Amino acid sequence: MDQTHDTDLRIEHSPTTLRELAVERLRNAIISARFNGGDRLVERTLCDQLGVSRSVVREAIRVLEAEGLVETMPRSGPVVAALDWPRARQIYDIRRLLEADAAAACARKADARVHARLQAALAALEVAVGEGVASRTRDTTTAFYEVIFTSAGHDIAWEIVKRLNGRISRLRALTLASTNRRIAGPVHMARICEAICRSDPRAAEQAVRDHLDDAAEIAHSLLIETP
Amino acid sequence: MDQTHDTDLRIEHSPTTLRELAVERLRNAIISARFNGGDRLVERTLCDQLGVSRSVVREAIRVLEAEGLVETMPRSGPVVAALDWPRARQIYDIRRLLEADAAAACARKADARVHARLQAALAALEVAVGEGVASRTRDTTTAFYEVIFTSAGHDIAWEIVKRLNGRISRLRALTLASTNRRIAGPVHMARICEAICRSDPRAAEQAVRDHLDDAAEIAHSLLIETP
DNA sequence: TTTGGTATGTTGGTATTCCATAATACCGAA
DNA sequence: TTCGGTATTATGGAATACCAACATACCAAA
Repeated sequence: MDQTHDTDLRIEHSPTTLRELAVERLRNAIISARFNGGDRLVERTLCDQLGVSRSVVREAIRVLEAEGLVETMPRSGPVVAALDWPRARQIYDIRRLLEADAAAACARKADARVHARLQAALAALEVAVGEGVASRTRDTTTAFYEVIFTSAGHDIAWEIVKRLNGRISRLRALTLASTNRRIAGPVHMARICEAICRSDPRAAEQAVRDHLDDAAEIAHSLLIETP
Repeated sequence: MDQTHDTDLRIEHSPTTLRELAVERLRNAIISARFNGGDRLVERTLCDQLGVSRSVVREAIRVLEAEGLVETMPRSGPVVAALDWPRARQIYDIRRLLEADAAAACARKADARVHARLQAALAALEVAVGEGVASRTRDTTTAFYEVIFTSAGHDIAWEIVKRLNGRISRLRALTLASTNRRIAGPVHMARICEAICRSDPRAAEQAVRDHLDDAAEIAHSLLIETP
């Protein structure tokens, strides 16, 4: 409410180019496991399903390709990227580095306003977990982390983490659904939130690491039997 | 030469689609500062310059957009992304995390073969620096890091770092050209290489951090006067 | 100088067409 | 029956032409 004076009355330019919509739809379809790893993405079929032209579909596929959700083999067209444990493991390792760093930075520089936002995000998350709707849980979890990253000034790291999350989101859907996770998840988040509000970077870092170790272990047990 | 048996006899599918060529050309044009930050990228003009159709150009732009090299405002078209110090700083911070981790992992698990490859890469880098050709220096530096990341099994982190490097490559061109850098760079690399060959993860980590602190400082001095 | 309107350029998006190739089906001869 | 070759189809890669919406610059009038 301070330096946003000019943007306040700015007309909300519908950020919805058709292509972005298509990207979003496709991304959700992959994340929600409606498409499975290895599935082919036939352009002309997607045109019908999405009701858009082929150029839009193709550009959307390029975007998803760059996000790592889709892989295109030279002559055989795009397929949904498969996820094995070695890759998932790497993703969790990278998240651990970036998120721990962001949480520490956040704990160091957050003020009361940030604390409030964080607690609000945590409350929303707990409600969503209570409801038991996977997509809501995912979104509120994302929102919680978004507060941490952006308030720490780690915009670019947040972009990266968002992208990585897309790639392991099918796992997340499963891990978030697992019963012990539904309890452990919010507890970990609460620890993170509390450490940040206490301005204790080391504790925040450690809480993030514990949380991710936990998530990675569940993912591991899920992936090790179904390669 | 161990688990690559099946890929060895695989036919090398020429990966040269027109679009990939276009992406490469445009990326190089941006990296080599032939296009400057804020420059508009008019589709039809690029069609003429590249000698390809609009669909190719547009898909190429989507890829570069996802790489963070260009930004597209809804109705006003793509522009070359500008780089300011806050962003560059974030990029260096992330690289510090990922590269230090990779170097440590590499030092932990590298065998004699990796050591040899690393030393070869270092030698090539020293030659390139001696020649003083910016692009050669860039490529050999990249090759050096590639050995570290891939031998550590950090493929995904390497993808991320490559992308980040694209975004700060214009700076790199300048930092690599600066005279004290031409001496300090290889010295740092040699320290990294030596620590890895000594299987000393902590030292490798520290050498990487020193190297990046140095690079970041040069970038800082370059960016602080020309926002 | 400000206001209002106009002209032009550019993007977002669509439709249509052609070509090259991979995969598949098919078919005849040994 | 099996092998080797051929026809067909499905699909991606690419080019082109077209339109509507919007942005920008410019120009004219008050």
